[in-house]
Amino acid sequence: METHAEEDYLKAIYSISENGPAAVSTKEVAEYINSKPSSVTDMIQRLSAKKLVDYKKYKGFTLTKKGKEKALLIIRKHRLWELFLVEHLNFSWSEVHEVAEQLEHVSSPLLVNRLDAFLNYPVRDPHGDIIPDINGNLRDDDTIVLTEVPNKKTCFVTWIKDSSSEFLTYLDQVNIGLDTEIKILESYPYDRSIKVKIPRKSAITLSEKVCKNLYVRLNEN
Amino acid sequence: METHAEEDYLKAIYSISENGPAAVSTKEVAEYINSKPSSVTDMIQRLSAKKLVDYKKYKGFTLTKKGKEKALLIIRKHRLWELFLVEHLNFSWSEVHEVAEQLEHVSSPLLVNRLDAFLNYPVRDPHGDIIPDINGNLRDDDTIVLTEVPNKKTCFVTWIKDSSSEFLTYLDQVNIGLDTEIKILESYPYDRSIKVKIPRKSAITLSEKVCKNLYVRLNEN
DNA sequence: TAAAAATTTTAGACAAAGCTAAATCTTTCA
DNA sequence: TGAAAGATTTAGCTTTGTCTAAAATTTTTA
Ligand SMILES: [Mn+2]
Ligand SMILES: [Mn+2]
Ligand SMILES: [Mn+2]
Ligand SMILES: [Mn+2]
Repeated sequence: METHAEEDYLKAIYSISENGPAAVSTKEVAEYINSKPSSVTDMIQRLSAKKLVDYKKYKGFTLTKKGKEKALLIIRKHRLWELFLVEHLNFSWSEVHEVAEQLEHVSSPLLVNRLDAFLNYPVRDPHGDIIPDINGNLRDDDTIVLTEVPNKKTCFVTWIKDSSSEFLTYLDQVNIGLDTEIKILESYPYDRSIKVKIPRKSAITLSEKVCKNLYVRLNEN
Repeated sequence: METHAEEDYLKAIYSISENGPAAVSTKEVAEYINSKPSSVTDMIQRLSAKKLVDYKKYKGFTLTKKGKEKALLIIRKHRLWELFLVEHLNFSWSEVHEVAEQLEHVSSPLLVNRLDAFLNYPVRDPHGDIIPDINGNLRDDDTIVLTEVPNKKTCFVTWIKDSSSEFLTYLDQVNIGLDTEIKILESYPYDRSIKVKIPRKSAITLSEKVCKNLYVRLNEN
């Protein structure tokens, strides 16, 4: 369990790290978080003791694997809440950040994952940022749910959301796996099922339930 | 702005006060909040300095008007979040409290009131507790929205939810105000409007929109 | 390459919130 | 009514997180 402040530091270090591969400096974090370098040093030493950052005096610091995971799960919460505020509570684009900055610290895995489900497992927040998944993985920029692929387009499976053995068995039966090429032949609005073609197989129909659990990358061109 | 801990103390004092009119004791709060009497004394002195409680050494304490208002607004948040979790995130009755205990500390009047609207201005939380309104007033136990009054029953207006001048003007035009007696004559499921009678006036029809903004107490007997 | 500038760390304070142990006040009851 | 018991407060300490000022280190630059 991390405190509110620790979580904000982890997030700050993560965000600053995205600018490049260099170690993060005390000064950068102080500016980012609106505090003083001496306060940052203090906190970094605590995070280092908890093995959340690698730190060498005067040499800057980086997140450990554990630290990065924690940062991504906080970012996940932040972005899910932002989307909730915009989609369901009529917040505007610009009003959400401040509130999400607080909501992200509410600690309850059940809550986060229920919220994710309620929002229908979104991939991007209202600012277009990718929402890390339940394991803290950043899904690819261009990964979308199969239901969003337009007719006649071809795409490749990048992520299988439902990892139950039932679903994986089903996918085996219809010859779909990671990286499988899928072409949308026709869609049936009535039950939101779609007819698709997989190379060297005959056409099959996928139910809405199946489509919602398949994430894909569109074939470029 | 109060801290997380201060808010929990205010809530605890409020809840304990509901048991009776006596001043609250250090020991009671310590037990309620799961801490020690010495910690409570410490906090009570801080709350006293902030004029949120009236305190005389060794004599117990009570919430000031300001303290009570703050307590009720936190309770409002707590109960609205509980209802949200149960109604929209499939939490059970028993899972909500712990999470609401955290969510209640998120500070954003906009958020609370949007959540209230999203939930359709509920009067009770999943545990049947009354949700204080936007001003921290506890609506009467027996106050219900006009749409819920059965046919042929008589009731009295106890709360006017929409306080816009447009609505108040409308109410003037149809001779409805606080405490007005309203008898339901007939309801039209088609558009959810109802025909009602106000003493010494001719019958009028109220639209669903109007009914949803009028809260009433049923005439007993 | 050595002094100046910039950055980082340490030292020392402070506020919030908790604790234990000791002191003080109130209540009970013999 | 005056101990004893019980409740409350104070004193002193701890942790988290912040700050300023001073010391230490690194980087820049002349
Ligand atoms: Mn935050
Ligand atoms: Mn965002
Ligand atoms: Mn709480
Ligand atoms: Mn409740």
